[in-house]
Amino acid sequence: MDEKDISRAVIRRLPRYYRYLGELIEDGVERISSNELSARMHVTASQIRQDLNNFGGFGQQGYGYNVKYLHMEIAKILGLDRTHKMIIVGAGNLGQALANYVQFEKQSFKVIGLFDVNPVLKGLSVRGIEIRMIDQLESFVRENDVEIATLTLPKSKAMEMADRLVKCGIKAIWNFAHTDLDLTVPSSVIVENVHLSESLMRLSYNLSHYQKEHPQGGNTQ
Amino acid sequence: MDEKDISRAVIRRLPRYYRYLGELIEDGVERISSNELSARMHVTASQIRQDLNNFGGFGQQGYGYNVKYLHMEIAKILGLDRTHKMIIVGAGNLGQALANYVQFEKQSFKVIGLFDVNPVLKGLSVRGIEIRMIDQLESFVRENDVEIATLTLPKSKAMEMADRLVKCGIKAIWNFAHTDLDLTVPSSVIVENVHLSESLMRLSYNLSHYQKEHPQGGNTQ
DNA sequence: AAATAGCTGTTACTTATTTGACAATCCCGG
DNA sequence: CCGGGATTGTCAAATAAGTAACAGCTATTT
Repeated sequence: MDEKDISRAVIRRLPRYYRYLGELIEDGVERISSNELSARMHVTASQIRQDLNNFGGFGQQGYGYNVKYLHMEIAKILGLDRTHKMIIVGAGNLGQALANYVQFEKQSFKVIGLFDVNPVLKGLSVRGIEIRMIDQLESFVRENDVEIATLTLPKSKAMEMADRLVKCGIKAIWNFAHTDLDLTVPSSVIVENVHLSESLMRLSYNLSHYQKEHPQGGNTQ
Repeated sequence: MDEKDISRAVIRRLPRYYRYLGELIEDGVERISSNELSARMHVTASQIRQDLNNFGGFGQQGYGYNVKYLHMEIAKILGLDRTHKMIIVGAGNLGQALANYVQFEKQSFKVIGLFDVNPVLKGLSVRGIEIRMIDQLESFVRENDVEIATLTLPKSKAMEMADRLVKCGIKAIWNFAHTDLDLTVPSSVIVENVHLSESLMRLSYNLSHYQKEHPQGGNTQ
């Protein structure tokens, strides 16, 4: 089970499997075959089996997959079996929204700090998380072993902030700014860019081109 | 120039070309070759040329591409050359964040309404957009020819809301809820799902697996 | 306890995407 | 206004991703 060079496409799909399995657990379903799951998710059963087999044989012939077990195994693969300490830099609406959002990802991600440049926000709290001024960033990251930094600020500030974070040992950046930080940051630091405007433009494209003709597949991420 | 069956992969990349061209314009660059652009964007020149040629020959041998012209042409392809009327359903932090966010996408998208179930928000305004109660949804959509609805509410409500929107003629849904609306909505309605939690999980996966070994490509969307 | 139907893991095949190569074309300097 | 260097558009080759098929194992029924 060599987990190196798993294709990007497979990784893209894993979280989705994880979500559907979670829903099955909620519905009290104990076992499921690749065929049933394929019908629910609108993918081929073949793809499901092949995707999963990149990581090991989680199923059983003649039975299918045990939902809870598979859910747990995918959690491990995704690294959701431990808690990741996280800060959010940029405490505007989006930063605050994510602070709420991320919290309810069960135990896997924990927002332990919010940072902003705006002195008006100093001392305020969101969901019990105090908003700190940006000059405390470095010391906070070092003292609290912060793994992930979420950047919700304008492009110009984002690049500068990424530099500072890299220098004080951040492991990963979840970037919401309109720039590709993965091209400017050392490759040892994981970068996940979320370009919401690109998503909206894809929607716009589909609106102009696929209206009423092609069926279209949703989530083009 | 048959714009049918352009591959999904190409569409995914168009907004990124658009963004880089916008930056070039800001920097006062008038012309660019696929080679220079490929170096900036970290993709192959061949891919750039082939992607663009799906839609027509925008360049000139021996010269390259005129930045402003190409930018404009991609805008047309993406449907950014006209204004799309939009509402946001769910006026929480995320909804409000998007209200701000979308506005500065120049002229292409215009948020003309915000809706929520929470009576506390009634009458409040965000960026000059009044928050309306959800019972006015249908009449508002019909009377204002709303094209796009952004859903920033919990999964359970999102499906119900999608149904209502479809019934009153919405053309497209930008969905931030944890569910695949494209599987439940008629295929004539465009759905673009944004699953932020999946993005975060991919980050988590990379954190666990690619630390310090593989170079990794950022934006796996 | 044997037979049957169901289902996975895996291999082979098909389709899609990306990259490489180069002829045709066009700018630009002289 | 002509020649050299640059760069596109496009075709072909290589790589990657997705689908189908099936052998072999397991649960379940009789």
